Amino acid sequence: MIPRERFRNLESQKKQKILDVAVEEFGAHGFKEASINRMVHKLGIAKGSIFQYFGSKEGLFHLVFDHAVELVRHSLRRVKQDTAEQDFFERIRQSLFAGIRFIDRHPRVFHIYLKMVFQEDFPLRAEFLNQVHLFSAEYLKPLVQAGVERGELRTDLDPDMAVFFLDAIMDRFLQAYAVSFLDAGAGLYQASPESVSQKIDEFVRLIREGMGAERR
Amino acid sequence: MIPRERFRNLESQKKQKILDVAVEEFGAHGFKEASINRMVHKLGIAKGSIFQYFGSKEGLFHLVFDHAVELVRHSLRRVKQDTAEQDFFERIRQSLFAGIRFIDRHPRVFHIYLKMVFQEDFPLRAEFLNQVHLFSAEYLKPLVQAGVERGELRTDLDPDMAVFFLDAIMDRFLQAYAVSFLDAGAGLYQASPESVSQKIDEFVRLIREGMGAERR
Amino acid sequence: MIPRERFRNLESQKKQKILDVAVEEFGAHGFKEASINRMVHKLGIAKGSIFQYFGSKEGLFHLVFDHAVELVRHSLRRVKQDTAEQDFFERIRQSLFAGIRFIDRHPRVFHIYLKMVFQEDFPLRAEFLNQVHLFSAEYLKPLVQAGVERGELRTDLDPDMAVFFLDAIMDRFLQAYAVSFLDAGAGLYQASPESVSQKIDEFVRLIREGMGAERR
Amino acid sequence: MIPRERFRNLESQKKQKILDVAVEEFGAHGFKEASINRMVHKLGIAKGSIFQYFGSKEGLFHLVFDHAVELVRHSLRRVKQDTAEQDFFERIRQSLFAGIRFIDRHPRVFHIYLKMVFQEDFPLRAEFLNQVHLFSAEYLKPLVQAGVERGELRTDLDPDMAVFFLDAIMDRFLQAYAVSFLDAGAGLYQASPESVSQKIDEFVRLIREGMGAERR
DNA sequence: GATGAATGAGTTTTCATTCAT
DNA sequence: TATGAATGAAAACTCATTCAT
Repeated sequence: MIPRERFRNLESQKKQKILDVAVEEFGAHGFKEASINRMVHKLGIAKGSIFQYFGSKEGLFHLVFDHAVELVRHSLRRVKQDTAEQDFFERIRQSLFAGIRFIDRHPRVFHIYLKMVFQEDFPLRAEFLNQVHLFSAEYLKPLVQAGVERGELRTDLDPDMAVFFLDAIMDRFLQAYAVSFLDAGAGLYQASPESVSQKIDEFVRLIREGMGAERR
Repeated sequence: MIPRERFRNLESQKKQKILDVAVEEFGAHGFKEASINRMVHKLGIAKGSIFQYFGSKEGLFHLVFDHAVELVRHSLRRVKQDTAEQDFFERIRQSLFAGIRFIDRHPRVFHIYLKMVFQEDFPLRAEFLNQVHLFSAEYLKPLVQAGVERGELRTDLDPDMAVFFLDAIMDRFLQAYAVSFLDAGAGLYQASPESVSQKIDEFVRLIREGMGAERR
Repeated sequence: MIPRERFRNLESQKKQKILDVAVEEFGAHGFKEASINRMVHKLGIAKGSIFQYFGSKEGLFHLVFDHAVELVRHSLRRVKQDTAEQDFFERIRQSLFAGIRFIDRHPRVFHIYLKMVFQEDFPLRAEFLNQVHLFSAEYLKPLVQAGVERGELRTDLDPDMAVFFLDAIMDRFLQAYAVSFLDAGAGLYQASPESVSQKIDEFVRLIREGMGAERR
Repeated sequence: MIPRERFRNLESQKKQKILDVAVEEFGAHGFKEASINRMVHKLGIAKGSIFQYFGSKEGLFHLVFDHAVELVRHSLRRVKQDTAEQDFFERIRQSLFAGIRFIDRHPRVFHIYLKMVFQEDFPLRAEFLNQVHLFSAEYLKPLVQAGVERGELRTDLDPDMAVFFLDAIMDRFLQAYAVSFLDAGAGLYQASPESVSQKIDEFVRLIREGMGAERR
């Protein structure tokens, strides 16, 4: 029983619907609390079918996981291409905007990301953390290196430290946005969508002042 | 009938063990997935006893929650007193150290904090988010204001923005530390305990350069 | 999701057995004390199945309730048709016989009726009492009115009082029969099945002497 | 451990309170649903004490049962004495009034009576039904016999049948009153307290016309 | 391929009863 | 004598998984 073999042969529309419902469910409830009962009820298909397609609940989560990774990879590739010619700070700015757009378009996917970071009992969590780790190495490090080479960043900057710092505050910025977005009205950290653009600019300014090469 | 009345009368050692096991369980699994079965098995007591002490699963969680709030409050009060005479950047540095110490001493408590931020179905979550929100207002804002008044911070700094920024990167720094600490060996973000002191110094330097008043 | 949808698709024999066991259990123990554990044990099926079929304990009781209401309705319709041409006292006599036959055929169903009248915590109890109330209005009142019109009953009789009186003693007669029948051997009120026919005749004679139009 | 030995030694006030709370609880919930937890909470005493006094839940119920039997016995003895000189129909009338007064004064006790008749799993139920049975023999039969001897009742009346009939409608009358009284507002059978006196008179009239010796 | 009936271990919670203090 | 901590069986209900049709 090769996993997902049966699923692959389904018609496209049905596959999409199953994926949507699964993302919604895992995003809303995490892995263990996600209910296959609810999903098949929403989908209007038999519970047995899910097990025909994916073998297990974990098999279904694999689908969601791969989909999410693909979305992130695509988004990063895109922003990397689009900003290839721009300076370091603009690239950071664009990366943050891309993150915001990603959350707006795929809030449930980002929600799964948050759940996976802080919950131990997710399947694939180890692999997932690895992938996230590579983000720093594969995405941010070249940015920093290019920034140093082009003279946009201070030369005495430890690149690894800078990567860690950038990763931390960028991730945290998106977390704050997502939480305030998902908990509509909670107003956590006042990160309301309206002021996002302004906040990003301020963020980038602080980064520039902290890391930038030119004197104030 | 009064919640925890029965619990209060237990002998100290037993109370401590119950608290420990509960912190461990809620920290590892969140609220809904935490299993009272597992807890009483670990404790070697009867299932009914938990309900004698706390009335419900939620009642047990209240104990954990109050304990955590008390720990945090105590830690903050302490660091505030100890650094009253020092300059802004040193106070930030000491705050980060206090956070690191807190995680080292109460890693499971910090874990519950992370879970509560990113999991919707916790009891007391609204109250909890409120408390966290007050951290910015009550703890960081006076720090920033004093920094501006003493001429340690740039005068053109928007205090609320600075508070948000500080809160974000400090919180994120601690998150990164906690995750790498709890997922021992995962080495996420290379935030290994050894290099923590060095990382904190670098962090503070960046903050100083971004926000500080004096010219480089 | 639709209640009882799953149940409806079962094979007839199984459905009947479940209904029988449920009537037995609710009749013997009332609603709250009825045990699904006992039922599934008697039935030799898994506990989960009951919840697949009915969603909840209350859902299972709905089945029993609807079944009982249907039986009563059927029985009343039948006796009304069969006695349309007869005089008032014969109609009362036939109604009592129909009641006795009902108890003989469905003693457990009648037992549930008794429980619902005297136990407050039944689901559907309000609706049920309404249905019972309608019995007086819809069944007995036309009988009395026809009796008065045909000159079989005293003209100075308050119809509502007469209905109340008839309802009370007929109901009580059946209660006494049912209790002595169910508590086989208890001999309560000496209402042994053998002498029932004689008792009914005596009952009707008393009613005739109390309410009848003709002089003794 | 002689049952109730310990209870007997308590101070009178405490004993009364325990009895009151127990009557209330068993009357409201029946035997199995009655909760010793709730009772001790209301009483403000330790749960263990109940078991010291009565040995078991059933032992506690014995107290309630004996109390109820005593109340009924007292009430009947009273009305028997008070009406010794009056005619049959007045004695029946007074008996019904006594029943109504009993329900008004001890609604919970009457409630336990109703529960015991229609619920199989009461302790002492067999003995209880026996006691109820004796009510017909010991209370009503002498009344009927005296009525026949005094020429107030028809001479062709079978005394046992008359006793059964009287017992049935008197009991049913009180049931209807109790149910409408307990289900305040349900209006079952329109037996509202206001019209009780009028209803009793009508009842007695019907009995007189059915059983009485004199011609209309 | 799809279905959905069946399963049984899991969940939280209640409660009468016991017994050491 | 009174206490109340401890117990464990029982309750209703959920759900991933299996499998015959």
